[in-house]
Amino acid sequence: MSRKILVTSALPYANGSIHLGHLVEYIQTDIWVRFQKLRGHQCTYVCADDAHGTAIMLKAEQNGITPEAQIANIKAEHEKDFSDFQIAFDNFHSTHSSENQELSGLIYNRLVENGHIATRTITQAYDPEKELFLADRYIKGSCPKCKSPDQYGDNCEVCGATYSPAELIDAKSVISGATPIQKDSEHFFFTLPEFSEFLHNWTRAGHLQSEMANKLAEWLDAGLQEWDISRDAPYFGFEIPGQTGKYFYVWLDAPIGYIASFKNFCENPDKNTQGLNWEDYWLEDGNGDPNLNNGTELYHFIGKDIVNFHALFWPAMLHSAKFRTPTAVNVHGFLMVNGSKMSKSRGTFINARTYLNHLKPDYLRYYFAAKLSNGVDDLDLNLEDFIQRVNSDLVGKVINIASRTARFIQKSGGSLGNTIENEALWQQCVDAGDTIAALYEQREFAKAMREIMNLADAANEYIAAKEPWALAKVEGNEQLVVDICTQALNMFRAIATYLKPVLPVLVTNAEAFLNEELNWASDIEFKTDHNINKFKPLLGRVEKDQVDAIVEESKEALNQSEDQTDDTDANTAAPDSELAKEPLAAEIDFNTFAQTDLRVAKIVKAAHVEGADKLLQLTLDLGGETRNVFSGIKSAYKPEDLEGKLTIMVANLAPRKMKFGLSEGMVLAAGPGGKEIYLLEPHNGAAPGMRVM
RNA sequence: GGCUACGUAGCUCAGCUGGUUAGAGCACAGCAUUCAUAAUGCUGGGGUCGGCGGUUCAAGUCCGCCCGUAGCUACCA
Repeated sequence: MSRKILVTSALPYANGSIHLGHLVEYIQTDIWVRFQKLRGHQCTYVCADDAHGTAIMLKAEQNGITPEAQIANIKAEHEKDFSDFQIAFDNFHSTHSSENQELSGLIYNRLVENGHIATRTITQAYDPEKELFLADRYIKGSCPKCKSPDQYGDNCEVCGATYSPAELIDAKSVISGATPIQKDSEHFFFTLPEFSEFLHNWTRAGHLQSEMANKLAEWLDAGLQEWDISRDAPYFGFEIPGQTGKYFYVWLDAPIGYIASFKNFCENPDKNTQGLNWEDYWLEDGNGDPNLNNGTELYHFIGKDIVNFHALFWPAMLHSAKFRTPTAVNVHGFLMVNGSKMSKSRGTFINARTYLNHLKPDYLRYYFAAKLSNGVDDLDLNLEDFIQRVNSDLVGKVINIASRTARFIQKSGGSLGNTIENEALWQQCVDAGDTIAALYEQREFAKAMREIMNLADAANEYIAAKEPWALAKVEGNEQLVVDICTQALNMFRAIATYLKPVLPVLVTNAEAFLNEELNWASDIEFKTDHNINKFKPLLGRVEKDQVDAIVEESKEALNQSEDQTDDTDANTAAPDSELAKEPLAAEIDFNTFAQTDLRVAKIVKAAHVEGADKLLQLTLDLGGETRNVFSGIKSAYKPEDLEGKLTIMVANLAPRKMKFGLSEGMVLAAGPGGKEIYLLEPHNGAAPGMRVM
């Protein structure tokens, strides 16, 4: 029975390039969609660029173009990247579209009618120069508690204090450098708490992986807050119907972009839509089974960072507006490279285009497939493992089956034989199809790949045992050799069919060789008396040089680009060049600097502090005077490693009373914290008490 | 600090509701083979399943604590 399925991937933000982190999701989704189509289901895959928000407005301004031009450029780039990675969207649209504006208005109006929109005046930081309300992350200043400079508007990364942006000392707008003022504004809120019970049930009704349901239970147990869905002008987005100068927050219209993209597809006369009607998939049919609304299924694939938007706000909105809720929200983990977060400085923050400059998409598609489960664990792209795995599985095992038998068929005229040499072995291949299909359906791609590789192993074992090359040397064995190779090539056909969702390019080449289109709508049939074409290598091996080149190019790209943090981006590791994380402070003159008295100090004693998690107590010798300093470096240093060493301290810092005593100065160290704290140490010859200038 | 996960052979990972000597692939070693893109087949070495306690006839598998990693989130559970 043919199913009617609509599938989405998270919308990439129209502010930066697609990278390998994004691709985990698009490849995962694409494989699932291709699988459904191959099995004969009516499956539609839509996506769009997420085009709204302050970040895009600012980016456009920075590039000296309109936001519309900005998002058009990025959309073209995204579409090319996806297409080259064989991500086969049926439609790729934009949230900045007429359909989306119309649908956002429709849904919003229904929320209003149902009494689910509240208005409230809030006070917010405002950039008077730029005439712009400032989100917390666009404000920086010194922490009101510990005085650490360059802290964002919501909390201090140094001491962990939380505060409102108004409390920051010497706050500055990150955008203009102006001092923010406080300004009132009326905002619109979605009354999420009214959906607590609905969401409590919904998150436990099988629409989510259990880990995610647990995660969301935190929000639910904490008590949901009303969700601020409006932003003041200037903002790049949709103006709220009936209001002036009020815009929908980007996350309000972003998921509606799923509907908009699908509607745009259904109503496009140039596309083969097979009579699809967007309302069947989205409007509640009133039959009480939201999983099978009008006989249609709806799946969202997303990263774990945006699960609250998709599994709390989104179903609540849909529910209120009398739209259907998703059949399932499928959540995946983040991409790690070589065991760590993607890093620009290590060259492991790899853009899609950089990869494509050196390698074909099939390798990465296979590697991701070989590691993806239906869980939310992070996925590690180990570059060594990548090379070995792909070469061994695809070239060594799978393609090798065809490569080592095709020639014998060619020699005997190019046609497959007409008998099944080993019925039991063939049946094993056919039966495995059901198992593999079930695994694809459950998104257990890694397990599916293992099953498929088991078949490839069986085929190679079979060939090795039969030794057709030896038989071929003896008169009278011609038919047997053809039968053996026919068996092997049929196994290759089955394997290629099972791999078709993962490896579109490779399997297209294999189809050309096999002279047929591989189909998996039902059990695979044994092919006999069929002409095949001359075998040509279907896929080259991955060379280490190519992978090295990708890493090198990614390092170079670091120097040219400086991406801003995304607003709604699905699956990223943060950009992490040191300067990006910690931009340079405002310029100061010499006198200002000279007020800071830095001295060489000898650590005569270092000790743990009873009851403190992060602090070490240091006794510093300044060449005559000793100081007691508490320093938050316990996570990185052992006391015994410090004693006797020289370091640099701020000697004229006002003493500070701490929970454990008085701290008379501070030692200088670099790094983000945790294990990564690096204490400064002068070169040999420096003596305690010397001034540092 | 809290929460949610995770920590199994050199690497990447399986191990469902606890049950005989803990598995796979890659890597490594030896042998075989030469049809094949230095591919394939056979054999083998290698793990006190993060640590410490506990429950049980029996624990990688359940419970507690600790250590480490990731993400989320905060003086509020």
